[in-house]
Formats: sequence, structure tokens, C-alpha cells
Amino acid sequence: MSEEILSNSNFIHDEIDEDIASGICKKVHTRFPPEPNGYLHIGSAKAIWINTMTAKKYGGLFNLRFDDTNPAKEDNEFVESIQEDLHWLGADPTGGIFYGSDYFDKCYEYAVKLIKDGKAYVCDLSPDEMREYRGTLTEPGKDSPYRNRTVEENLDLFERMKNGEFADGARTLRAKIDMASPNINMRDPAIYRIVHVTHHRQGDKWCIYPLYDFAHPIQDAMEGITHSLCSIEFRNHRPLYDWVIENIGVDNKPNPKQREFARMNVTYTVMSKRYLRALVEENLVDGWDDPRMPTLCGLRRRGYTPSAIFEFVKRSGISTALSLCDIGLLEHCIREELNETATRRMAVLDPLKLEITNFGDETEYFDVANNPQNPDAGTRKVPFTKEVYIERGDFSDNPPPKFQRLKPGGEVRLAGAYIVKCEEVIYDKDGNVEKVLCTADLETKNNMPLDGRKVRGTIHWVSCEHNIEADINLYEHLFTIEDTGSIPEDKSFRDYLNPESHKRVTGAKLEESLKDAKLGDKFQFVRTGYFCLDSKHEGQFNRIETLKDSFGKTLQK
RNA sequence: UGGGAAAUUGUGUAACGGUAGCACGACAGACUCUGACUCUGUUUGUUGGGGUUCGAAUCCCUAUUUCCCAGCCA
Repeated sequence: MSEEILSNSNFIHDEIDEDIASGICKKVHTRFPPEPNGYLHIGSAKAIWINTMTAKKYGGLFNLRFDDTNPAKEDNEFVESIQEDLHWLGADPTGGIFYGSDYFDKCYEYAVKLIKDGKAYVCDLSPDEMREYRGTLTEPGKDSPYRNRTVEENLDLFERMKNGEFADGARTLRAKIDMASPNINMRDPAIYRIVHVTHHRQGDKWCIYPLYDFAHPIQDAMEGITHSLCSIEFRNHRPLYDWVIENIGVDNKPNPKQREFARMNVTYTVMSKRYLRALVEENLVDGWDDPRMPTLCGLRRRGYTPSAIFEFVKRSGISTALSLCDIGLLEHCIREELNETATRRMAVLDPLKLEITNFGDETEYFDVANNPQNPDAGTRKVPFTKEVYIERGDFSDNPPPKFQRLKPGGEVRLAGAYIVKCEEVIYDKDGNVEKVLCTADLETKNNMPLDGRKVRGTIHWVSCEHNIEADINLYEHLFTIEDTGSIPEDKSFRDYLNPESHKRVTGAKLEESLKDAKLGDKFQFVRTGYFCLDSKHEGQFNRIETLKDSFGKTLQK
């Protein structure tokens, strides 16, 4: 990962600066703690970026920790994909890979300590009863009838919970804090529950599992995390996080600090695992890695790069305010990068034949730059013949004003080759343009016309004789609504899926050198957009993004 | 309605009592063998109302709006 990913300062770094200045913190240690219950997405990339970048900036370490305390929802499929995504991002953990479940013994030990200290108790309330006793947002809760069990009884019951004597949900271990707290998280939260489910990593060793609020601070403390950075919805949990740290009596100093930042929302997409899962399970998309998905594997398959993703995250900034980032910024970031790095090739997506009547039957080869932004990229030979394909949209027999492309009697440059003039249009029986006949100005192969006339338009082309055919996937935003968070309650996100979000173009004509394209190569199809090979369907290309197009706007005026 | 957060141009984010800046977008123009890129320029903002101060986006009071919390999810 390059230095450029470092951010300017932000409110978190301001505090770290103080912690270092005051001597509280010697070496910064961060962690990214995904629950392995789904695929990582662009919002995860923000959390990853903040944590890796912070560790790097302060010369500290960064851990990956799987927060796998709920066996009912988690699976090994996800721990693998998460590591793969992290590696792809170039964000391999410098501090190591950990599993929350590896601390189950420690969690149990601390739970017993809390019981012995009179700070936790086994509660027999059912989930419904517990909800009643909890009170509401405006009314305090009331103490559980089991709140004052003796230490001995609690110890005995907790051990029997562990030994599997009770059914799921029959009892919980609760922290004894304050049922009247205005913060509902402090109203004697459950810290252990009974779940007779095989854990993907621990097998059947346990049938009681610690809850997030109890396990997370312990995990952080065990790993020596100094700054536990999470998203803003955990702000209300911070007092409980601190309570656990204080009351278990960890010996790791300094105590980890939880600090929160706003999660990332992006226009025209969804970010919650619930929606992403529904899209996949209802076959509304082609899997987690559908190129329209905001998942990292989807973005990867689409052709996005880690550097563009991090650049987007970085430019979006860090704050605590709710925000909706413009996906246009992400698109800008990938265009900016690919403009510098992508190899130029010509491809005609919607072919129209153009014949050069004054050109012979031979094949002429033109040297064309692989990337005009970067002369080091060199040139390649592009075959030119009497008949070429041009883009149907690059010809009009009824051109709008300011049309710079080919029109009857008009001239245009065939990119890298001759200037041609349209002499005749051939129509089929339905009146559609079937072919355009042109003459080439044979003096113009390496220069502008000798008589000094200006030819404005340049269009791309592919030889009819030398080309390969391919299918091309065109992608648009997955949703038609900018803020998917504002979908009315009586509607479903399904009502806002963009029916145009995927179109497959068949039989596109590509420059023949593209037969050597390799998975991972990025191309700019000149004047059309950025493309790469699809990783799932051999030989198909995916459009990463279009080029910006100001002509479309001109037309609308 | 209890508690916790937050509000700066279209969007996102800086400014930590002293010139409201940056990025993306939009608009206008230049350049151009990509209507791309690049370059030049333009437009638009401190949620409202009070107060403190020589001076307030920043401090205080107040109002409004938005988000989070009543899982044995994370």
C-alpha cells in the first residue's frame, strides 16, 4: 500500500496525537473486526482504510480479527473471502490474524470473575420477559427477580449453562449495572447466551457464547489494541465497552479506546448485508461478485482497482456526521487512474460498415499509440482494410447541430488512419443505413490535410477483415433512486432496481490484438470507456466505466 | 416522549476566536487525431433566533431538523 493513502488529519488522529503527546499511548495498534457473515463491501473498505492508514501513519500495527461470536450466522466461506479481499486491497494485517472465538476461554474466565465480584448474574427471564423488564426509551426498567442470586448459585448455574444442561434461551448471564440507566445498553445487558450450534471454528466445544458487547472489549484488550475504531451506531455502546474493560481488570495498558466514525453510504446502491444478501439469494444479481454490486469482489470483477477504491474513501473523508457520498466520485477516481494506466484499443460495439472506395484490397498497418498519456506504453500495429466497422452512432444522415461525426458529404478522421469523406449512403429495404461509402484522403495518413482544411471529428474503427468478436457487458447503477435509505416504508428496494443496470452487447467487433487480453488487464476502448475481461464468463468484456461525455449534454440543450 | 450523536455551496469534507478553503459535480471558454484528458475562468455555503467578543462556522443560550438505541445480532 502506498504512502498516498495516508489522510490529512481528522478528529481521530487529533486525539491520537494527544494520547501520544501525553504518553498514554506508546505504539498505536488498530484492528478491523468483521463478522464473517457476508462479503466485504465498499463501506468495509472505509473501515479497513481508516484502520490500516492510522496504524501506518503512526508506525503501529493493524490486526485482522474475525468477530465470530455468533455461530448461528457465521461461516468459513466468509472468513476466506474476507482474507482474499483484504489481500487484494493490499491491506494484509501487519499485526496478525485473530479470531474472537479464540478468546472464548478468556471470556469465560472474565465472566466468572464478574460473577465472583458480584457484577454478573444468571437470569432465567425469557426473551419476552426480559424485554418487559427492560422498560422503554422513556421509562426505566425494573430489576430481574434473579438479580440478587448468591455468587455460589450464579457460579453453579453458569457452569451448568456451559455444560449444556439448559436449552437455548433458557438462561443468560447478565452484567449487573443499572436497570434505570437512560442508556438502554446499560440496563443489565446479556453478556452470555446459550446456543447449541456448532461453531465453524470451535466445533462443539461451547454451547454458550459471549455477546458482542462483552467479547469485543476483551478481544481488543487481549490484542493490545489502543484505538478501537468502529462506526457511529456503536456510540451508545461505548459506556458498556468501558464498563467491561474496567470491571474485568485487564492487565494490558493502556486500555483500548473505542472511537466512532460515520459509516459510508453511497448513492444509487445499498450497503447493508441484509439487502446485499437478498439481492444474491433472490437472484436479482449474478452473485456476490456481480459487477454491479458494491461488494469488493463485485468491484474487482467490474474492473475497479484497490487504489481507486482507497482514493475514493480517502477523498470522502472521515467525520461523525451522517452522509451520502456521490458514486460519481468513485467513478471519477477509477477514470482518473485508468486514464493514466489503461491500454488503448479500438472496439466497435454497434457496428456499421464503411467502405473506402478508393482503397485497394491490401491490408495496411498503422502504428497507433497504446496510451497517448504515456509514450512509454509504445505503439502497436493496427490493420486497415477497404472495409471497416464504425460505430453506428458515429454516422448520421440527419445530424443534429454541432455534430462532429460522419455525415453525408462530411469528413472525419478514422483514428490513427485516414481522413475519409462520406460520398454515399446505402439503405436496406426498411430504410435503415446499411453501409456508408467513403473516399479517403490518402495524403492524411500521418498528418493533417495538405490544403490546411480542418477536420474536427475523429472516430474509432475496426477492420472488417481483421477483428475478433466478443460479448460486452454494459453496467449502470443498480438502483434508480439516489438515496436508497429514503425508500418509503410501503415500498421495497426491489421496486427501485434499475432494469437497465446490465445490458449485454453481442457481436461487438474488437481490434484483433485484444485476443491476447489477459484477466486483470485494463483497457480503454477509445471514445467508449474502460473495459476488462470478465472473470466468470470467458471471453466477455465488462465495461468498468464510460468515458465522460459532454456531447450528450450538448444534444439535450 | 428518555438518552446519545450530528447539522458548512448540488455532494463530501476542511477551517480548533482572526481572509470560509479543497475535491467531485455544474456552467463558460481554450486545446485536441479520444466531444476523453489537460488548461483557464465562473457560480453556489456556515440550519433559524438571541447573546458574549474589537472580531464567531467556531464559545454560551434557545429553537428546528436528521440519525442511532428498547436482540439472548454485530
